[in-house]
Amino acid sequence: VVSWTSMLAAFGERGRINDAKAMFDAMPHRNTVTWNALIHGYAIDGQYEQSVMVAWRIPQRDWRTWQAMIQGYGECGDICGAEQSFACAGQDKSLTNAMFHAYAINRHLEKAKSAFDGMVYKDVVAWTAMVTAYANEGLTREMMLVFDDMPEKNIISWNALVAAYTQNGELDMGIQAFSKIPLWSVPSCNVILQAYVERHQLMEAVQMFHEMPERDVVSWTSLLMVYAQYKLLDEAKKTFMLMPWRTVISWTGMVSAYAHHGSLSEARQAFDAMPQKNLVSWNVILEAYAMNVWGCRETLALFLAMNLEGVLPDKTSFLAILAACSHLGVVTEACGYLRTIIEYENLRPERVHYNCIVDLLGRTGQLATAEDVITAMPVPPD
RNA sequence: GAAUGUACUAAUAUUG
Repeated sequence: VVSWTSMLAAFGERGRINDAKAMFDAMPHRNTVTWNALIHGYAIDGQYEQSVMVAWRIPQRDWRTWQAMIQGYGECGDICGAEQSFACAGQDKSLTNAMFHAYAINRHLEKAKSAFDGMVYKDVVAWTAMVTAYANEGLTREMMLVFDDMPEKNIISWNALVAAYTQNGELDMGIQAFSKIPLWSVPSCNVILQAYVERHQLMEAVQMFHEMPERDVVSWTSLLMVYAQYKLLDEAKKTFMLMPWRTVISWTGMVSAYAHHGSLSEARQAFDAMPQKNLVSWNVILEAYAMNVWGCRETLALFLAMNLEGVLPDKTSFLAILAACSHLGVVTEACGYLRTIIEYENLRPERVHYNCIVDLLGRTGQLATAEDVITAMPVPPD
């Protein structure tokens, strides 16, 4: 069991969830560690719904199981589910960080704050998460106070501080904090590199990339993306080929670069060559085909393929689908897809989706129906 | 004595 589980975990960590699942199915015996490795694999791949669903089928759950479930619910935006899991686990102290993080990523800052304050012992993980939580809300002032109050700081806390500044438009403060770091890790440099990428500062980004002591797959992907921004497709391609190894994110970035600045066929070729695909990869290719009228039927076909692969669509997928229908001028199909959204537990049509429908109706000359939709839709129009 | 976990950095869409 141990060796099988090790293999399974190794696949899961590398995002090869299908291989991990195959291992799981082939195993003669499984224990809780095996199950935990599987649900963690789903989480790595971003399949949090699946992770949680499988978790409920585990015969014997331990605190790592509950932690994964709280995280899974948190990532799905299901705070009630997270709280429920937390309660089922008896509100174990080792789970307060997970619960706190679930609040934080769902922007329930008040609840996050009180969970944080309620912790009897706050470790460096909790402190760092609090820094990030404030930063994500743009509360730089509070973020600084928390950072100063931290009893002990490690490299990740420092990186969080630098990222907090750069992501709030304070590059100078970020660089200042960066220079105070005693010993840089690769992610420390990646934060600065990415800050340049987001600011469209090609020269600085490239320089940072070459000057940093070491580079990892994140650094390489950032470099790829800055070339893509500048429509330097050859440079992007070269970067992609020079990368020592690639993740599903690097691949998706390359597909996206082809889709935006190259050709649809190159994008498709790269997509088909991907060793693994996740939800974002599928969304990229759906959108790529939806950009032009002649690709829209392929968007719908790919959506079917995606379902057959067992990848659950999200609201972005459906936006691509409805945009495709809109370009094609097919009202009936669009309404069908709108109904499909409702069939998914975790999704409901949003204003952007209705906007597509209204756009479509308007374009096909059904103005009266369009007005009916606007008055009848469950979300207020803009 | 071996396998699973929480905080920082990289990929997708919505003023048509």
